[in-house]
Amino acid sequence: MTSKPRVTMDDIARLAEVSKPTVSRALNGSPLVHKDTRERVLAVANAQGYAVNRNAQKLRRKRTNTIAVSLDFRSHHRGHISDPFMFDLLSGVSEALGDRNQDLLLCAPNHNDTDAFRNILWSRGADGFIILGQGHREEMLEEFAATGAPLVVWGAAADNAPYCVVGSDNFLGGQLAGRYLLRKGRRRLLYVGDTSFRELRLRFEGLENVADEHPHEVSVDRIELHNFAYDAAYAAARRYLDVADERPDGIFAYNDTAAMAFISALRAAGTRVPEEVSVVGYNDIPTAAYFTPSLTTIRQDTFQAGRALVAKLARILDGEQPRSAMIRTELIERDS
Amino acid sequence: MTSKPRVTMDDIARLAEVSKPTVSRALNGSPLVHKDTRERVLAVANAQGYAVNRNAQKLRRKRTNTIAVSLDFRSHHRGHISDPFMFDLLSGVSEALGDRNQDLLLCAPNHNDTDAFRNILWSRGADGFIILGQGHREEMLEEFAATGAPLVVWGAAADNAPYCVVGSDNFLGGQLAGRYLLRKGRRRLLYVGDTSFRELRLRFEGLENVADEHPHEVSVDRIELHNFAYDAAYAAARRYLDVADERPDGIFAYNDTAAMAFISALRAAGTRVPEEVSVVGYNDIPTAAYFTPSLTTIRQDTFQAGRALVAKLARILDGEQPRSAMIRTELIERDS
DNA sequence: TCCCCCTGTGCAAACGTATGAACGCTAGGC
DNA sequence: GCCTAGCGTTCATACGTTTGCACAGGGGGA
Repeated sequence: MTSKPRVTMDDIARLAEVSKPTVSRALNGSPLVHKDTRERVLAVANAQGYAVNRNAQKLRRKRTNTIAVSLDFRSHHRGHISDPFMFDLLSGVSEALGDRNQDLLLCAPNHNDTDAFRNILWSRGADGFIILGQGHREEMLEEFAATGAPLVVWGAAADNAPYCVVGSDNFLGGQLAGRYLLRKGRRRLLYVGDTSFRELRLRFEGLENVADEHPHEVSVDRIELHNFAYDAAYAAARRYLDVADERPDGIFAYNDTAAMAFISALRAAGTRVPEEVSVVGYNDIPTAAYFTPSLTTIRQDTFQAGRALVAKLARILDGEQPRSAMIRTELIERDS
Repeated sequence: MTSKPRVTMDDIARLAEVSKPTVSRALNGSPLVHKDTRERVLAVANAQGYAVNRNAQKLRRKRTNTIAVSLDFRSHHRGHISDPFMFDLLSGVSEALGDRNQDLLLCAPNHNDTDAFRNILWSRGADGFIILGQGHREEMLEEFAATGAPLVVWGAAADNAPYCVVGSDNFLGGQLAGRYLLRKGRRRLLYVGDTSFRELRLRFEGLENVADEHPHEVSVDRIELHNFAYDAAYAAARRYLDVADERPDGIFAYNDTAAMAFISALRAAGTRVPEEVSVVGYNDIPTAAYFTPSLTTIRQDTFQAGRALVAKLARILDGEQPRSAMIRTELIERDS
């Protein structure tokens, strides 16, 4: 199907009896064109249903007004994201970009090498990158950032991270969880999560930090979990509970999904929650409040996160070097 | 920050000692260029890290190789999607587009009028549209389709829908749920959902259809629910249970989130599930299997759905008029 | 009167690619 | 030796904008 020729700037110019550049300036609100002229041009453009050709525009301007957002679907099984948090984040970013009239190019890179990313930039597919989730791509991201690519990452900032990071205060999150558990009288703590991600390791370290304040009373164990899916967390929980010689009485999970899975496993093993064990999750996903028991968790402000990511990237594109930032992080105390 | 000039086709041509058109054809795999020439060109291009300027390409071919995907974040509160299903769907579409080397432009239209959509097409931002969720935009979509816009919609097909629809067999889904409830000995059925969406109304009609086979034994009531959020469903459930003179013993909810909310409300009201009431959800979201009790639900194959949407749209762009299609729909029987 | 400045407009080139048409060359048939 | 055909390449142009520069006209100061 060959598409019909659309109305172009030439047509508008002819109908408004001005030249092409004047049309361009009028549409872009240049102060150079006379008020009357501008109005005439706009009237004609509206009447003709004119829409500027973005590709010609991007070609000429060398700017795309488009931000590429990378979401690693692959780290989740069979393309299913089991943790809704990432999508909340995407939603926030989408909204923030919309407010700035920026387009959102959604990328789910097949190969986790720099090439795919670099290509998008070099081929002028987008002006910059928002990377949702560092995953295990830290070294790749550093390499990418080293090429001078404008990018912002959702995750946890390394001390010397060569790129701008926005994330929740994971260490504080861990502390909040730890203090809550201690307040509930819990002494044998367990962290459930993947400490190979910096972002998640910090949550563990926050928990550990609180426990260290009571060196002889409080112990901290941990389970490594390398899969975000509910199933995996449930299976790991069953395995752990079967083997553990001394069961934990306070659990801090790196996300709500894992927390809920653990609670289910505990109950299946005959343990009462929250009577015998307290559990804290992370993210405050929508279902957390309605799980039985309702889930105590650490909330990150997704909306603010999206705005922050977009704002930082905008500043980078303006040539600044904004500092990494932390998002408000708070404990939501519920029944678990 | 003015961006540095990148290596262009001219450079490659000069270095490979051929003309620009030959470079173009070599890169695009045209059979016109000699094997040796092609190899030389490719070698040079690789060595220089050349990446074609997509905007020039799109301008010249009048094709963008980009599909716009519309996701209505607005119909959910504060930008939070509470039902993970839509995002699973997005993930499926993303993957399918990736396989075809198509770019994905994510749109969250502010105004639900045709203009925003039309503008994307006319300004050559994308070749076609995938609309995830009809919502209440049916008349708008019809209007949009009437302009000849290439679009595919996830939802439910109207008899005379002027556009191609891919969706689950909602009527069958309702029937499956109904038969399950009857098999469990339930007789006072309740549908929980928003029947103002065609897609969701069909689920109700499927349930009703099964009930009608036993006119004097089985009753069907329904609650209108106009909000996808868990909170809203929970509140509606409490309200209903307070007022109802005769409580239902079989519930079919239009999505898993609402089903879980209803179960929570039932329990809070002292009703045992599944002993006294059976509940069926829809979508089989990841947490459904691990809810307590694990949720009986209707599963739609998200992966297949994504592929189908993309494939249909591709055919439309080739000038064909593919028929609407139904996705495999099955009952997943669990404890609830 | 001349000169300069200011406002608003037009001219022409550039952005980087794709493609129809023309062309040069070699091989083969008569 | 001429014509035709086919292969591989180049020429020239088009895609639809934006923008540096030149320029027309009018007003004001010297």
